[in-house]
Amino acid sequence: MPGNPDRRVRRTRQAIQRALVELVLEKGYEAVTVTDVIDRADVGRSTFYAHFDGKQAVLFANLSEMAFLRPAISADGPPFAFSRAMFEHVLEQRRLVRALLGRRSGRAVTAHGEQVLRDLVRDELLARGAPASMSLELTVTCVVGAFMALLVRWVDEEITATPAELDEAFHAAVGPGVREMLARE
Amino acid sequence: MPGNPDRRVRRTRQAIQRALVELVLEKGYEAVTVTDVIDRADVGRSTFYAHFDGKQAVLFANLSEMAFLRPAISADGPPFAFSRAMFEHVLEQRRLVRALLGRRSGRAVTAHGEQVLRDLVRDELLARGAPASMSLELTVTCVVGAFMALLVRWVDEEITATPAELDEAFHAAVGPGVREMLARE
DNA sequence: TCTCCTCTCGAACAACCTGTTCCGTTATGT
DNA sequence: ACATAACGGAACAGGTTGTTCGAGAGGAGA
Repeated sequence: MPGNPDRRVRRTRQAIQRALVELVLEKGYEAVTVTDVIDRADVGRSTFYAHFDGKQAVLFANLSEMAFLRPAISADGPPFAFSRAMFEHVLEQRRLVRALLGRRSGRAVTAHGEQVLRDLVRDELLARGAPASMSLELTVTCVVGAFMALLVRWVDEEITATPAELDEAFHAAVGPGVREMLARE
Repeated sequence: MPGNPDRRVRRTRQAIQRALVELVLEKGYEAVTVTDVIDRADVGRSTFYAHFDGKQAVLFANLSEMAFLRPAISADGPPFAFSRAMFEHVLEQRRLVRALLGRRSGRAVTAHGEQVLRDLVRDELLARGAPASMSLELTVTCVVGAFMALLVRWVDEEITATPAELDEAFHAAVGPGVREMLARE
């Protein structure tokens, strides 16, 4: 009996989550309806709502299982080393990331992504000796804002660049400012 | 006969646009429906669709009449001088900006705002001697991303700060990087 | 003023979506 | 085998969008 819940529950939940990802890839998050999902998953409507509150709940259940957006932080080495790996990873998963973060996505999704990134960046700056303060939070917001803006425009193909170029631009833009801030301590 | 179109047309369009702003202030852009708007504007449904394609069209008609988000650029003086004035202005118009750009807003609205800002920032960097290139576009994206991230979190009250503090954080984060880029030429 | 033309109203409509309820049927775990 | 829990499926109320139609009101110009 692997996994506590009933096998039917596991199957149903998996079918629904799988269907959502497929549909998001095809139409973009915003355009997918609950009806689409239950048709694709071949699941009763009542069954769907017995497991999830709605589209967004399914998405979040999926996101928490996607580990590649939680890289480890490091206090030594160059700052924000996560970015290069993340751009590379996004290149592989381009279709999915585009569907989730791109123009046709919803606000909640990018907000979730920004939240995760902010925690990451804040932890790294703290580990490098920055004092916890409002000013730090503002800096974190700027760094994450710059990163996400690059990422979103990239997956939307508004800009064409390699992961290396993106990474370089990102570090060139916010790196000096962050280094100055850290040096002021 | 001021203004070419029929007086009825002027009245109708104005009533609709006014109603949208009111409702956006009350409920946030996303939550406002066309039905809400025509009820508030006291206008027939068919009349509404005779003038606008939908909610978003009304919004854009409004946005193009809001001039305060088009400050002049300057090639001398400190870079990105627009930011301070803009933070100040947003403070006055906080409710409206929040409704338009905040958590409960739609993607299209912020995308529109980012577009305007990108043109502004790009022009300023070009005026300061940066060569037009893909690398410039990446930098512009970072700068605007950082600015918008601050703005959005601020109007959403996720961060508390004065316009001066926001402005300082913004310049501290992206200023050094931009100066280095300009110096490299 | 008077006429013509445009705009507006209001209701009704089809089509779609969400979330809930009900109950008979089926699959599981023990 | 059997009690329990999950599933299916249809139907439902309530809400949304965008379109259509004809009748009536309003403006602009002569």
